[in-house]
Amino acid sequence: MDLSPIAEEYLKAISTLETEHARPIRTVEIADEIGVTSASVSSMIDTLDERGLLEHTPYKGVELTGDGEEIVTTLVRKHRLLETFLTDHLDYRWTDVHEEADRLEHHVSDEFATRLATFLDDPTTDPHGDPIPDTALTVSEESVQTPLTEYEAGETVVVAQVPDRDHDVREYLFEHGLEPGTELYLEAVTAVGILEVVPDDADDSVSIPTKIARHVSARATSR
Amino acid sequence: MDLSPIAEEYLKAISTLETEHARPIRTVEIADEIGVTSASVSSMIDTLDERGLLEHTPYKGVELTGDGEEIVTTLVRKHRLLETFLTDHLDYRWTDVHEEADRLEHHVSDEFATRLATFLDDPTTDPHGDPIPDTALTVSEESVQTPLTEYEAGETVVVAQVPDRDHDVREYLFEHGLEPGTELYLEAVTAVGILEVVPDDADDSVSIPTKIARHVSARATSR
DNA sequence: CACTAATATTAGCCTAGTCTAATTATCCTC
DNA sequence: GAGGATAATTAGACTAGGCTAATATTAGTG
Ligand SMILES: [Mn+2]
Ligand SMILES: [Mn+2]
Ligand SMILES: [Mn+2]
Ligand SMILES: [Mn+2]
Repeated sequence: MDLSPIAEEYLKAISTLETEHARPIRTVEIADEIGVTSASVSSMIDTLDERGLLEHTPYKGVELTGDGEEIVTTLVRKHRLLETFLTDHLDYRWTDVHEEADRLEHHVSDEFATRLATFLDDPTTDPHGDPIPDTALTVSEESVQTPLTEYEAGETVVVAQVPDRDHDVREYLFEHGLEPGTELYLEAVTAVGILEVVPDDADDSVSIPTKIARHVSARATSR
Repeated sequence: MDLSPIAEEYLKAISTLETEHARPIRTVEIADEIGVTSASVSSMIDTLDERGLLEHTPYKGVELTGDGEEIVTTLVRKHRLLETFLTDHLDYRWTDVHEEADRLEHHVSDEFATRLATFLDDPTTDPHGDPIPDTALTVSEESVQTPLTEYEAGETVVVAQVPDRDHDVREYLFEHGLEPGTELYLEAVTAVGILEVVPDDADDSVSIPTKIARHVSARATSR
C-alpha cells in the first residue's frame, strides 16, 4: 500500500536529522522536528519499521533503511523541482515557495516529476541553492560550501545556499537583498560577530547577525 | 477549519449530479458516484450540512448551498487549469490528465491557481473542451453545444467537448483521432445508430457507436 | 552502586472516514 | 389502505493518527 503524506513527513524529518547529526535519531528529536508528542512518534516508528523503511532499536533510536532513504530522495526531488517551477515560471518569490512545495510533493506522481524536470530543463539546484537529485536519485556532491561566518573581512564571495525552511531568516535575507547568486564584499566582522557586507547591487553595507550568517553558505569568487 | 479532500470530493459529486438531474440528489446516487456505501454518505451529509455547505431533507435528498457551490467551482477551476498545464506544457496526452488533476486540485493553494492562470494566459477551456471558471468563479455560458448524435449525414462539424472521466471512451476517441477541435464530415448514420465520420486529418471514415457519440458534443462549422 | 532526571513506550481515549447489519421511512402496487 | 420493495438512517466496529497519563528503561551524578 501507498504511504500517507504524514508517514512521508516522518521519513523526511528523520532523514534531515540523520544528515545533521550522523547518528541514530531519538524519538524526542523527531517529535520536536515535526511538532507531535513522543507517544505519536513511537507509534509511527512501529508502522515504518514494519514496512521496512527504518530500523528501530527500542530505547536507542532509528535509522532509515535504503528503501526509506529512496522514498525521501524522491520527495526531495519533487519538492525542489516544484520550488524551481514556482519561482521560475509562476513568479513566486523564493521566500514563498517552500510551504507550497512541502504540501504538493506528496501528491504529484512520478510521471509528473519526470515531465516537470524535462520542462524545467533538468535543473540541478533549487531556488535556495540546494541540489536537486537526478532521475537515478543521485544527489550531486553538495559542492564544497562554507558558512558565511568562516570568511574574513576583505574577501569577496558568492552566496550559494540560503535556508529554505525558516520564515524569519528567509524574510531577513530577502529584505537585505541576499539570495543565491548574490556577490558579497565582506567589509568587516565586528567584535560581537556581526558581518558588514556589501551586496553587488547595493551601495551601502548590510549588517548580518551571526545567528543568520551561520546558515548562509558561500563560495569564494573565482575572480 | 479546512475541508478534507474527501469532503471536497463529495461536494463535487453532488454538484455533478445536480447538473445532470436538476433536482435534489439522493443518498444512493452519491454513494454510486463516489463508490462508498449509503451509510458513509449519510454520515458525510451530516457533517456537510452542519458546515452549511448543503441542505439535507431527511429521506428526501440534498441540495448544495451557495457556499457549497462556491467550493465546487473553485475546485473545478483548479482542476481545469491543472489539466491545461499538463497537456500544454508537460506534454501529457489529453487522455491522461484527469486523474492527476483530480488529486492535485485539493492541494494547490488559491495563490497557485491565480498564478497558474496567468502563466497559462487565462485560458477559457480545458483540454476536453470544458469551460474554465474565471477568477470571479463565473462559468462562461457553456456555449451552445449539441451531441454528435443530433447531427445528420452530410453535415460538417467541429468536436467541442469530449468526456473527461471515462477512461474507455477517452481511449476510443484518442485512438480514432477525435479530440476538441477536430473537424468531422458526417458521412452516414447507419440503421443501428453507428456514425460514420471522416476526421479532417484522415482519409478513411471512422465508426463511432452511438453510446460514445452521445457524449461527444460538437458545433456546426461556421464555414 | 543507588537515585534521579530524562526519554521511551504503552494504555486508553478521541476524531474522521470507512464498513456491515439492523432499523425505520417512503413509495408503489394492488 | 395494506404489503412489500426500496432507500435512508442508525448502531456498532475498524483503521490511521493524534493526545494525555501511566509505566518502564536508560543514563548520569553523587
Ligand atoms: Mn524547500
Ligand atoms: Mn512535505
Ligand atoms: Mn477532468
Ligand atoms: Mn478530486
